[in-house]
Amino acid sequence: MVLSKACTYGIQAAIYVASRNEDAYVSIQSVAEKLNISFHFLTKVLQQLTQAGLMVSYRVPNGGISLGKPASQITLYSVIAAIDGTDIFTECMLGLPGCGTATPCPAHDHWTEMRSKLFSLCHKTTLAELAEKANQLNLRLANLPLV
Amino acid sequence: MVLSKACTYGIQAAIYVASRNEDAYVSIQSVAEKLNISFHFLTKVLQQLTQAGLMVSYRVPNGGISLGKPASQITLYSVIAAIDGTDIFTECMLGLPGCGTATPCPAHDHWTEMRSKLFSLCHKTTLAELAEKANQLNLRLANLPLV
DNA sequence: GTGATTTCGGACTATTTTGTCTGCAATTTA
DNA sequence: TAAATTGCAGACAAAATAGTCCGAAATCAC
Repeated sequence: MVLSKACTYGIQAAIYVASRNEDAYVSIQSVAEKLNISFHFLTKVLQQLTQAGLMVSYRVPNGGISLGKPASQITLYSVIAAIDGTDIFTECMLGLPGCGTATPCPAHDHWTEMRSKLFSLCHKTTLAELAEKANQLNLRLANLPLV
Repeated sequence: MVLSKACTYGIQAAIYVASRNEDAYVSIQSVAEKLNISFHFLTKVLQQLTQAGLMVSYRVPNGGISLGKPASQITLYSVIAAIDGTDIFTECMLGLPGCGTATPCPAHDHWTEMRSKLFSLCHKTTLAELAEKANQLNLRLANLPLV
C-alpha cells in the first residue's frame, strides 16, 4: 500500500470537511460515521492534521473540527506529509540507504521520474479541487462496499 | 513505503543474480551477505520467486538459485507481482473499496494516471536492463550505509 | 457553578509485517 | 553408504501498524 490507512482516512476526512462548504465545525464522530471509519482511530489521525495547522478544532458542544485555512490552500501533499511524512516522495524504490544521484541504484532513474510526477501531482492537487469533484456526481468517498 | 521490504529484497536479489551473467547457481547465503539482508528472511522471499517460476533452485552442495528464464524476459512487474501482489497497480489511492470508473473517488483520475505510468514502467523494465545498469559503474545494490 | 458535549492524551490490544531459529528433504561427493 | 551442503517448511519472536478504550481538559448552555 502506498499510503498508510491512517493517511487515507485523513485524506478522506479532509475532503469530506472541505466538501461541506461551510465554516461551521463538524464533530469527528459524524465524520467517522459518514466515512465508516473507527471514531477513535480517526480522532488520532485528525489530531495530526490539527497539529500541522491544516485543521482547527473546537472542544465544545456542537464543536468539532474545521479546515485551518481555505481548501484551495491545502494541498494533498501537505496532508500526506502531516500523516505519513515525506518518505514516499524521497525514498529509493529499492529502499537502499544513500541511493541518490551520486550513488544511484539500478532503478534510480526510472523511479526518480515517477516520484517527481507524484510530487508535482500532490502539490498541485488541493482539497478544493478534490472536494469539488466529490460534490459533483456524488463521488465515492466512504469506506463502504457497493453491495 | 510503496513496496514492502520483502519485495525490495526480492528485487535486489534478482538484480544481483542477473548481474552475474553466469548460468551457475549462487547460494542464497552468499546473496544475503553481498546485499546485507537477513539470510533466513531472504530465503523465504526467494521461495516466492521460485514458486512463481522466476527462479529455479538446486538443493545440493554448490547449488543455490538461478534465474528461471533469461533476464530479458523477467520484468520488474512480475517480480513485484510474485511478492507483493498486484494491488499497487490496481488499488484506489484512498483505499476505497469499489472505486473505479463507474464509482470513482475524488482522486481517481489523477491516481489512475500515476498507476498506469507505474504499470507500464514496471512492465517494460527487465532484469536484464537493471542488471546491466548495476554492472556499469558499480551501481549501488546493497543495504549498506555509505560511511 | 453544574452538566453536557466534544477533542486531547495516553495506555492498551490486535493484526500484520519483519526477522530468527530449528529440523527436514534433496542431492552430490567421497 | 555416509557425510556434507543446500533450499524448504513451519514454528516462533520482535517490531510496526491498526484499532480500542478511558479519563481527562475545554468550553458552552442553562
